[in-house]
Amino acid sequence: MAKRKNEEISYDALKLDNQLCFPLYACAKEIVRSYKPLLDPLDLTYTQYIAMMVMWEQNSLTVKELGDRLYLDSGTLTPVLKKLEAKGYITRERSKDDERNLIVTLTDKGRELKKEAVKVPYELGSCIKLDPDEARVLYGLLYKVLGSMGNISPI
Amino acid sequence: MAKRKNEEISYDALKLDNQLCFPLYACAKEIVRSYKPLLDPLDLTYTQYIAMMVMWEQNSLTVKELGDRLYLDSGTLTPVLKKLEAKGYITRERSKDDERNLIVTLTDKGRELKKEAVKVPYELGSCIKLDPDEARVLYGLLYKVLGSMGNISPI
DNA sequence: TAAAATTAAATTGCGTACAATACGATTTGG
DNA sequence: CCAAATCGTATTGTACGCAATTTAATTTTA
Repeated sequence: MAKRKNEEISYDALKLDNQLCFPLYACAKEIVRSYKPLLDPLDLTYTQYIAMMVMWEQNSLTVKELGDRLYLDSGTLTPVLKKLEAKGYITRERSKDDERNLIVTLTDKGRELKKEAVKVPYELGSCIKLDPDEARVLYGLLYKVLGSMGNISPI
Repeated sequence: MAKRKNEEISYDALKLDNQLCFPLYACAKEIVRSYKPLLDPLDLTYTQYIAMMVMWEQNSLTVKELGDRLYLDSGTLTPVLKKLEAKGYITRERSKDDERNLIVTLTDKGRELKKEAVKVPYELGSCIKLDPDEARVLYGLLYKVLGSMGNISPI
């Protein structure tokens, strides 16, 4: 409660330890980093992995839909998807209905990969030292932040 | 409680919505993105900004120490610090004690920048729709995850 | 104390991220 | 029905982030 110099007080918000954003940023990097040894055997990067996760759920969708799901734009996804296509996990073809849409579809080889990948979440789970309750709270707060940001398009 | 096909059960962990890592990854990106309009007037990127935050606190330290603080290695920091040096906010010089160490030091111009930057945390605060309690809980959980990962050197 | 091991930065190369731009396809307003 | 606006994707340019390698300096060890 002791009042400190005005100078000090106004600058406290600029301390790294008082920022919520920094641990978020650092945490995300550490997580992606800890995925690497688990994904290397599958020859997937983290971005390719989350793209494949959506493909395993959806089987087929447009680049736009995939981008909305992953919070990524075409500038990021185009090279990622071209690599996944080169590996034979997906196909890329224009929609016949609307040629602006590029439809990404899972191949049989891509579906096969799912059997290898199913180990990954369990292996990573042991890297994060949170009990189930804490994980649930963290999950909820992250989605609350995500929901309140970005998509600011009411109408 | 109803038991589903074995196939379905074993693959649930591969769904994006069941992952803790994904909202963390997406959230960090969205936060960095929302910093951009606030940092553009200062001509700083997010990485340059968090580096300057450490400089404002420490005034002078080695690249190694800065990297430990920010969870970044020299491959990332070297070009960032060269840009900050080019802008005149810091100096870079080898330590006389141990020439392997590069010492980064805040300049007067760098110290001046702090006065402009102090607005940033407050402006961003209004972008994140969490009440103080939620923010505290999130902060605590993120640091718990950060602490449990990486630095695995108990010896 | 000289060789070996370790350390700190810098460099290189690859893979994202994202803003800005370009462009063809489609929709819409007059 | 056609020009203008919009839309979806690709491309370009800038900036990370990190593994791997290199270089120079210091410490350890035989």
